[in-house]
Amino acid sequence: MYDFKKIEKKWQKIWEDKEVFKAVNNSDKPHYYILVEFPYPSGSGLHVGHVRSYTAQDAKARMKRMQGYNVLYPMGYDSFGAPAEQYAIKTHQHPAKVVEQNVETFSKQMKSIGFSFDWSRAFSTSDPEYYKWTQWQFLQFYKMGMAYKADVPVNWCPTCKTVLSNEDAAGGVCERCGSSVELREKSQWMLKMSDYAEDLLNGLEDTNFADRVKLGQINWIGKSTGASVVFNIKEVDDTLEVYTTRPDTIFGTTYMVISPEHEYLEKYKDVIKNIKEINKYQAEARKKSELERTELNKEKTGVKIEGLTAINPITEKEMPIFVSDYVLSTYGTGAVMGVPAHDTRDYEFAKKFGLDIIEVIEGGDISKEAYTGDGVHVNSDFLNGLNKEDSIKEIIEYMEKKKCGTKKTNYKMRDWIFSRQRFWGEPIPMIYCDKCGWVPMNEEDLPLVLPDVPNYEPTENGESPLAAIPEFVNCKCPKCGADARRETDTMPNWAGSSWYFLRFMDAHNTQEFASMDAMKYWDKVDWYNGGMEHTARHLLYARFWVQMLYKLGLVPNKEMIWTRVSHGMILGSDNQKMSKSKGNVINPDDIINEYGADTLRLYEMFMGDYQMDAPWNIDSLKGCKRFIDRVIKLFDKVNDKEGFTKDVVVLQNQTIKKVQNDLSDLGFNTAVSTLMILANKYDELDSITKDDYRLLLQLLNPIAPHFTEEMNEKLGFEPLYATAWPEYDEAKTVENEVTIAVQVNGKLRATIKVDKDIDKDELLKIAKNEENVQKFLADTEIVKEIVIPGRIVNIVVK
RNA sequence: GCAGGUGUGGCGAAAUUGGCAGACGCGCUAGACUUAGGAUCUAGUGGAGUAAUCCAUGGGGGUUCAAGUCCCUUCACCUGCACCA
Repeated sequence: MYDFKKIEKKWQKIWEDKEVFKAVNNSDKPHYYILVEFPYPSGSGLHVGHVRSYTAQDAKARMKRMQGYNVLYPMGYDSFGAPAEQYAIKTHQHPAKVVEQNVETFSKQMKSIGFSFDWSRAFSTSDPEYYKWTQWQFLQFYKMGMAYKADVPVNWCPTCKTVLSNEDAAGGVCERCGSSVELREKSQWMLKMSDYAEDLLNGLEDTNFADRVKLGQINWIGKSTGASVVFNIKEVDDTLEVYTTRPDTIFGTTYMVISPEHEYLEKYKDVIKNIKEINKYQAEARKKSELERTELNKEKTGVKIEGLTAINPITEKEMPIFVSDYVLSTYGTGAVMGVPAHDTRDYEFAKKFGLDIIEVIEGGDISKEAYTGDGVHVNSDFLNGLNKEDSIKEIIEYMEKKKCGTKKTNYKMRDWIFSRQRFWGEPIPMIYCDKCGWVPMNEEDLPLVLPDVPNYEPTENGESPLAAIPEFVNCKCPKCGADARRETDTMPNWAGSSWYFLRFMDAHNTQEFASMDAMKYWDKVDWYNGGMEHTARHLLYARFWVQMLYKLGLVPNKEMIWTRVSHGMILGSDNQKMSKSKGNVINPDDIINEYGADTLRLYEMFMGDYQMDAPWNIDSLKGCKRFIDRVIKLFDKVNDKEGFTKDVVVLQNQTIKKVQNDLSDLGFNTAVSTLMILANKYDELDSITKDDYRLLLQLLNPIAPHFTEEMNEKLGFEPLYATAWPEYDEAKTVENEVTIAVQVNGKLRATIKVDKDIDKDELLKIAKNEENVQKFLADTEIVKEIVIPGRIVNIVVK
């Protein structure tokens, strides 16, 4: 009788004691770096979703090791962030304490599943030894001019009392608490990510990311090309600059719009006759949250600016200027030219305000809607007769000659707002001195650690909790020695996770964040697995971070991640996302207790396509347990013959090939079913040899490592972890006798067994002789005969 | 609205990339063994039909000797982004 709890503990101890999974820097073996996204150590413990991706990559890591690779498969914790802070506030503990407890739980859970992580490299992003380097890197970015402070309208969550990045406030809703987000002006640390838009785009060529991942990055960066066009203003000696992707439609411009935040409203408040009305509109727009602005996008609002008139630089025509919140202050120049005939939003606005609509491209019906397609230009002077592409080229050339416009590229991606008014994050190592302004901390004073204080609740005015701690705030200016104040904002959660994969390459380095030698040895993350939800922003932040380090000469490659893959979610048995409120959460501990870690691992690999969502099914899990029990029972069939059983050699070679390919390429479910087929075959035999049995154990070991080691030991072999992965012989993956389908007019009429090397004519002859085929050939005329050796015979008749 | 994805038995899913649709597993049905079974074993299991055979991969059309797979069109659902000029 086998006791899985005892056996699993036994092997986990052996692996740990013998440091079987330790990665060695500078080994002679070929290196392979497999990375899984490290978890946020929440209070609810490990999720079955973690188990899915960690098991999958674990299987790959285990196979790669047996294939002779020096595999780096590390684990750590992304431990800064609001949930730990909030939980700590609620339970009156220090967040560090909370993190420590949760990390312990997570580690224990992961060890009980038998993941082959190199635990010696583990760390948490909230360890001072780690965040020292996050801070150090920030200082380098500051010194190279990539970090700056700016007053920006930021997304403000009234509930969390904190500023959110555009990403965290997607859709105008706070990602954490779901509150509606407001806009507020705040002085924030920013990273000049927009400087790297083009590099981040081009860098994708140096990666092997899946297409859907690349596309996510491309969309996020949001490159567009067009023109910047300058309009004169009639009443004042000034110009209004707009950005447009359709300069070819300039003859159809009938009005201009600027955003409520546009500087001209302040600058020309004395010229604007209806400034009161406009100020009122501005105030309303500010009050509207992002959410309302988007939700109410059907109805356009705005005010005509009395006293300012724009002049079309091409036609010299005068036209009104409006202020409207459908124009964003943060994109382009915060001003647009209104071409209602050929832009949907302009069309709506023009209809509402009764503005002229001039068609300049043929092809649509502008009495009904704006026509945004391509076509022949009309009413456009020298552009008449040209299509979109040609007229864009033509008009830009013309504008450049007339000096009223120029070719321009824009990106949706904005600079990264890097400040959080939170306690539980890396303190930003900057000091404000009344004389010297912002001064970076001396590097030798790092880490700047979080103070050990009992209170760190957010302040009412939105300042960081650190601002209320004088011991932290007050300091001396590193430059002049005068009394100075520390920055009290902390870094966002994304900071620590933007470079953790570099630290894993050299986790104990006290002199550098990671040595160049170590990073050169590992070269890149070969294989990075994570959630679909992180393929856009986390990946982009990490790539940006690395590219800055590269510019500083601190990493060997501009892209440090080669392949990125993502996994599907595990849903509850009700096909809904698992959540406490729905009561459909599965705790991996319960499964391990009742069925064992091997069963849990096997089931999660077998449950479906790894890249797709899959619902939890307890019966299916039991089926996997049954399979393991059956493999254990096969032990009783082992005879004392040498070598492999002749009847199963082909199947064995096929199985090795299939499992090997599947584990390399996310085909975990089919790897398992292939192994089930082999086990079923063994079951049919009266007896099997030790080698037969051992092969099955070896192939199954990466997915279910505990019991396979145990059974292998019972056979008297050396441990599987110390054994080379079996090799298959391509020539032996095909049976001598193959089954061929015979069709008449594409319909199956017979199957025949023939020698695999049979020649075409012979094959056709045998096919035609089949009784049932004869029946369908009778009284017909053969039109065509298709013979594909090894596959199919199809006879077409009339 | 835009982008991406998915749609195959009662369920999770396979399908060598254009070549026998439903591998493997769950569930179900019948039987065996058992004091008992929610344990185990054996057989069956897409639908219709006694059968030969016919029908079947969201719907419709097409290409091809051959389509789940390629093309066109349409519907449904999921995930991002969302007034980005």
